[in-house]
Amino acid sequence: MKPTIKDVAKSAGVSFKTVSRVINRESSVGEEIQGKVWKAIKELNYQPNLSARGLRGSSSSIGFIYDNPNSNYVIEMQRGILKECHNQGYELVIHPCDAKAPGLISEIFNMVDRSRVGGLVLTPPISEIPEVLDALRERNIRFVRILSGSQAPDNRSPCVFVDDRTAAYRITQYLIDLGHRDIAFLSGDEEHKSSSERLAGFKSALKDNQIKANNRLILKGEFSFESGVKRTRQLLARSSRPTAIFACNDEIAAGTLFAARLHGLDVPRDLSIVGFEDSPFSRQAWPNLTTAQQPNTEIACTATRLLTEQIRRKKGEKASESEGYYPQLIVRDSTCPPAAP
Amino acid sequence: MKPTIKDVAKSAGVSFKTVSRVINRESSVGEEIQGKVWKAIKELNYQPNLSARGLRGSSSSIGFIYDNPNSNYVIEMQRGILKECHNQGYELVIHPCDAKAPGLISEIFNMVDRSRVGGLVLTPPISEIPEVLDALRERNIRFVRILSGSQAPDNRSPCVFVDDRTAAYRITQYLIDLGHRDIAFLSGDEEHKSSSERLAGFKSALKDNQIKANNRLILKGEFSFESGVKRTRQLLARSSRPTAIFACNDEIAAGTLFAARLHGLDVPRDLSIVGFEDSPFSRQAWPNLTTAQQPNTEIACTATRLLTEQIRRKKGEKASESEGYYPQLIVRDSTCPPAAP
DNA sequence: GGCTCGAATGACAACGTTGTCTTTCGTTTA
DNA sequence: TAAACGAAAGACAACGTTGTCATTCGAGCC
Repeated sequence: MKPTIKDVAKSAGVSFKTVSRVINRESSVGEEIQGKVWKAIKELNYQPNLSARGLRGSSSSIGFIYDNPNSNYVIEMQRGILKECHNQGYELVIHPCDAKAPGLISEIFNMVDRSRVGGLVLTPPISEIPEVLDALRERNIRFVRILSGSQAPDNRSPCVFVDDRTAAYRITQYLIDLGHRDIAFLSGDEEHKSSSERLAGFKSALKDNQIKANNRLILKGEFSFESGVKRTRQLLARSSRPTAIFACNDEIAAGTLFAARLHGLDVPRDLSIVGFEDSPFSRQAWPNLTTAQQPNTEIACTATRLLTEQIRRKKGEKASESEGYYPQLIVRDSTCPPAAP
Repeated sequence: MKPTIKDVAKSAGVSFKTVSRVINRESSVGEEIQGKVWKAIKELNYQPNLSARGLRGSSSSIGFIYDNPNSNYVIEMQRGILKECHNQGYELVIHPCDAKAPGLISEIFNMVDRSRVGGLVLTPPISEIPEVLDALRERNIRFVRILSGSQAPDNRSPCVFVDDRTAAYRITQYLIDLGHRDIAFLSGDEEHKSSSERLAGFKSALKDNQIKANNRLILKGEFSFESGVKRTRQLLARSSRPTAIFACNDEIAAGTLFAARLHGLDVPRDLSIVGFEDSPFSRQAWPNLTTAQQPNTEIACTATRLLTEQIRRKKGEKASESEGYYPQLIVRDSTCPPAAP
């Protein structure tokens, strides 16, 4: 059978409590004994029983809650969380859910109770639902939010924010620099903050370049291929067409590209398209999509680190600071200067 | 604090062992008492402590090991496994890895030891590495394999097989029915069985239609976009071109589509393309890709059920039978009859 | 030299469950 | 009618760890 802490103790010639102390890096164990204990641990290939730990003491796992149709995003996040969990000695419990389900909060509570997680990593749109955050705070469940914004929305709990606004500003500036003036914006789901942040960056860039924002060129929609197709067809059916379209993410951009084809347009000659996300699609489409890239795996690592710091923090110690990330513009082949009128 | 089994016992007026029996559905508890216990459980919203369970008795979690760059595939699998885990009361431990890493086996052992999982769900290509399977059997670690094949490769352990061969046969037959005779085949990684199975189906269909297989039209490669681009460019640079290309999966097909564009070809008029997988790309590309679809989430559910049955099985009980799935042809817009010569 | 003190280590209970053994009690069997 | 039996329920140990308290021992102080 698997070696236990007592086997290690016997092998090292100390009491099993001392082994426990060594493993948990408590001070007040002599150097010499520490050496003997570590040696025995290595020899027996001992690994602490997580069930026993969890039974007696604090939780040793964290939860990852998400509701996102974008597989790539979820996998990248998951990889980052897992990596940091491994570093810090935590287990990961994943929980996909439906942000719009009426019982969401009790579902989350159930999951926390069942799996005894010590904290949660929340991604958009869950991380942006005030009711969820309030409920978690009320029940003293620790969490880190990953969300869209140019700064942390509050300092009640640490978060990782992604500055979509500045990235959208830069993308728009890039289009303007190419010579575009009639730029349409296809937004994503209204309740996603990334949608409004990207729109804000877009508008801000227009303003700074003295281009009057044209509300007819700003279309509401969802973060989906179908939405991209539908809105783009509406735009292209008009008598005066934009020369460029800023799609709020790559999936919408995929729809835009598709609709452009339906209308017989050549991208980018007749219409420039930009997306946001650097999804696999953007690298495999014809033409490759100009887009913005954010380091999702790294973001997830950071978020997990902030969470574990928070879990381990003793009363009185000061909280970790929120951290920010800035998506990078990736120029590919779906953009070029507008055709001469 | 959270209610324990003893709180439930007190509330129901029985011993805590009886509650344990009710929860674990052991026979030999009177109807009336069962009712009282369930009522108390509901009232207190009691949930068994998994750590305590894991400590005393059998493991209550399973592991999911994968090495697959295809996010969509992984997420669909994960969803299915998670769903069935939830049904059966198991926790899920996920473990991405590198199938070609030299220390793979000890990495898996470590993971099993650390997380005390009761069994593993293996997906290709891990499920097709004999050394891994042998090592697991030797250490008495239970597992289910999900793999490509027209039947279970052995009955030493249950598996879920996906009949890629028949699906590939049908796809090829469909192309032949459209009138194609010069069909190229772009294979995926050699060590993936799905690659050889699909090739076998392709060849078999050609043979049944008295079309001589042309080895120059069968190109080795990998399951990647880049591979698709490269091989297709090679094909299209030749003096006599195929009229259709069977890409071993959608990612290769994406590359094929891209390369066709580079050569100024119109798909499907100048070149028909089929993929395999029904990935999001195939639904978002222009034109939409004809492809084959397999119910990944359902497959994962079945695999997980087979695994939990195996874990719970007492000695002497007979093993669960392997189950098979058959991908469906999805006809979209990337295929049509070849142009008249 | 005896006393206190603190650091190092050990003994033991506790965590919440399940497995094993025991007890109880009503029913069947000789 | 008594013995045997089986079903239903309980008592208690055990799982492997950590927290709490106790013990040991040498150093420093009066």
